[in-house]
Amino acid sequence: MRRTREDIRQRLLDSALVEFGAKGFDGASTRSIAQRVDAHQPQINYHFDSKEALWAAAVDHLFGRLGEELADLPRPDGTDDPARLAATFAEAVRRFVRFAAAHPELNRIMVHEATEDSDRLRWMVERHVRPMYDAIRDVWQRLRDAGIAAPIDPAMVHYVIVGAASLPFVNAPEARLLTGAEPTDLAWVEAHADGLVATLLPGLPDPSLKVER
Amino acid sequence: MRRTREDIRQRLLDSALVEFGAKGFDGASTRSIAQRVDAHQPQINYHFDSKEALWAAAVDHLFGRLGEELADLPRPDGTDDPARLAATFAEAVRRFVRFAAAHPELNRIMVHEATEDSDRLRWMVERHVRPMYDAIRDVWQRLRDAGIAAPIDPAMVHYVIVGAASLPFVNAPEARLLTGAEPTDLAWVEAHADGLVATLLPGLPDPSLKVER
DNA sequence: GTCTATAATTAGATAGAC
DNA sequence: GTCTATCTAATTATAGAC
Repeated sequence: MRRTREDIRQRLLDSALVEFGAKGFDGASTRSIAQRVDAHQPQINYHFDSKEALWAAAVDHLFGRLGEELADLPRPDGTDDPARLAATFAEAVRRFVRFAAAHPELNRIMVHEATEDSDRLRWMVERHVRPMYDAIRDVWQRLRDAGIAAPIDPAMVHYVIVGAASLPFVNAPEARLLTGAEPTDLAWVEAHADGLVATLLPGLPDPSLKVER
Repeated sequence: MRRTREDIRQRLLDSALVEFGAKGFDGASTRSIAQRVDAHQPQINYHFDSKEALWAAAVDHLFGRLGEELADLPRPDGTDDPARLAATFAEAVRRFVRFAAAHPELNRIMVHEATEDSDRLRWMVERHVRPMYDAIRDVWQRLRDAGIAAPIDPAMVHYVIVGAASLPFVNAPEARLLTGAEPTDLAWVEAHADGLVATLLPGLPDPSLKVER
């Protein structure tokens, strides 16, 4: 297998996500990140400028993947009827749950960074999180007005959704010990998504309705 | 102000919680922990045996405080009627939300440790988390049977509650940037608790009913 | 581009004076 | 018990041969 420039960069990015997710920025070492893909530590400074630049590139990479997962959902606009808006929102929640299960690094890194104010946090919030936060808040307000959504303030619901959706996967090693089950199993993930959607949207007209792709 | 033996131990424990919560076990430095309370780094090895022992003592300390907050709630037993059980459960959730707001270190440390299997994680799960997990699962099953609880599997509801309840406080620095509000303000905390209880227990007979103390 | 060697810094732990 | 000094190990980053 050839190790082209892009190949090694991709491998380093994926390795960085795992290490930064598991240990945080300070706890992760560039040696471990390199070793995990059979590279040497100085290659990180060669392919990326610094540990910080590697972190930023890895975060961009991962939020990019999340964006791809949600890209083909219809954009909510003012003309949607509430039932259709709710179905689209439900589908977005399901996809977010699946993404959180497949890529726990995203929310692990979020939590690691969000516990202390820093330049990295501000960069990540403005670049990646705020667009999601704003979109969720606005749609939720309309679903509340339509009587479909649970009684949670639109300013807070982002944290309820993200927290409830991702914690079993963020804390997957703990969940394995605690439940004896494998939280990333397909059936477990879908059950979690179903429960979350039904709880968040008790007024969903037809829970089985799936949006068109 | 005197600095007795117990005094300095308490200060070091509190400082350790903040640092371990913010940076994780690897990222936190014993020097910073000591400096935060105007002590010197070797005092940690004097008053505690090691960084690891300090961590364990700090975790015990914090879970002990959570236990105190919940201690006077009536133990659920098989004879409780569902409405009373639900009222007690709702009160426990409210107190957990308040505790998470006042002591975000608890859930920060949980998340830092739970993202990777380790001796520290196993110790913490068996000693502190499993009793809570078991209690929540059993009560939730009964509330589901009574038609009071939202449609979430009893094996998963622990993560829904903990994740949704604590993330705004775990990620408080992010929430401040994102919402412009202070998530630890009393009104914000109570609104979050109210929304969570109403969402988790849509069949609660009387949401305003408070349990006796 | 890769790899060895190493510089510069910082970590946790310990010894010993007081 | 506290504090200075220091040990060993591990960190990120860089220099230079290939």
